Amino acid sequence: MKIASWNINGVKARLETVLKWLEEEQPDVACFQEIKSVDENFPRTPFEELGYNLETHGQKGFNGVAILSKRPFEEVNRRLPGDEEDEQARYIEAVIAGDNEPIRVGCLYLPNGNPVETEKFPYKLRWMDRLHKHAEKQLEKEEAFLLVGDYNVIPEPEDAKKPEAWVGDALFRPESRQRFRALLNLGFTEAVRATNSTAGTYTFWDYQAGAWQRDNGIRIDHLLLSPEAARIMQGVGIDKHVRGWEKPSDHVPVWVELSA
DNA sequence: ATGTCTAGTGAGACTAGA
Repeated sequence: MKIASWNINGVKARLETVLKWLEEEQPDVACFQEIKSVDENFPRTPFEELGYNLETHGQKGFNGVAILSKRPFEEVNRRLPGDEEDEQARYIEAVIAGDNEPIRVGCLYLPNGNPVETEKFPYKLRWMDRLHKHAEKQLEKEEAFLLVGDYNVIPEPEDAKKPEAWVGDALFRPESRQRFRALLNLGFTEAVRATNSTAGTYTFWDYQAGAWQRDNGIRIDHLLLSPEAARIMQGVGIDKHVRGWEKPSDHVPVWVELSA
C-alpha cells in the first residue's frame, strides 16, 4: 500500500497538476494539505473518477486537509483533540482496510508559526503539544499508524540548503524542533530520515527568489510511522520532479510503501 | 536579490497567509 502526503497549496488552482500526479504515481492513499476550500466546493468528481474515496476537512480561504483512498474508509475523524475553540482545519484521520491489518493515517497541516513575536508562534507550540498527546494516545492502540503531512518544522540544519537563513524562524526555532524530536521519541520512525542520508533532500522550495532554480529548499514534510507501520515499510520516496512541472505547488509529494 | 502564489473581497494602486 502506497501512502503519500502533499501540501498542494489550493485544490482548485492545482487540480490538473494533482490529477496528473495521481495518474502517474497511483498512490493507494493520498493525504493533502492546504486544500484552501470548504468541503462543499471541493471538486470531488475528478478524484472519484480516478477511483478514490474522499474525505475532506476544509475551511474558507486557507488551511484545509483531505484524505483520498482507493480502499474504503473504516473510520474518519476530523479535528485534533485538545482545544474546542480551535477553528482551524488542520487535521483529519482515517482508518483504511489493509490486506492483513487496518492502517490508521493522520493527515496534518501544522501551523507555520510566523511571525514568532505574534500569537501565531505560541499557537504552533500549543498545537504541537496537542499533537503529541494525541499521538501518544493513538500509539497505545499498537496499530500501523502514520502521522504524515506538512509539519512546518526543519528538524536539523542539514534539512535546509541555507540553515543560517532560518535561525529565528518558527520553522527552525529550538522550541519547534524540540517538540518534533519529542514526538519522534514517542517511538515513531521518520521514514525519509530512516532510509536516506537526508542532507540536500528537500520537500519545499519557495516560489520567491528563484529558490527552486537554486535548489534553495527545506525538508518540512514528514512521514512518521508507528513501530507496527515501520515494521512493514517497503520503501520511501520524494517526488521532487513535480516541483518542475507547470503550475507547481511549492511543496512536493512524499510517500511510503507498506506491505499492507 | 524580498525576484511569488492563492483565495477572498468586491472591483484595488487591495489584504491575509504562507
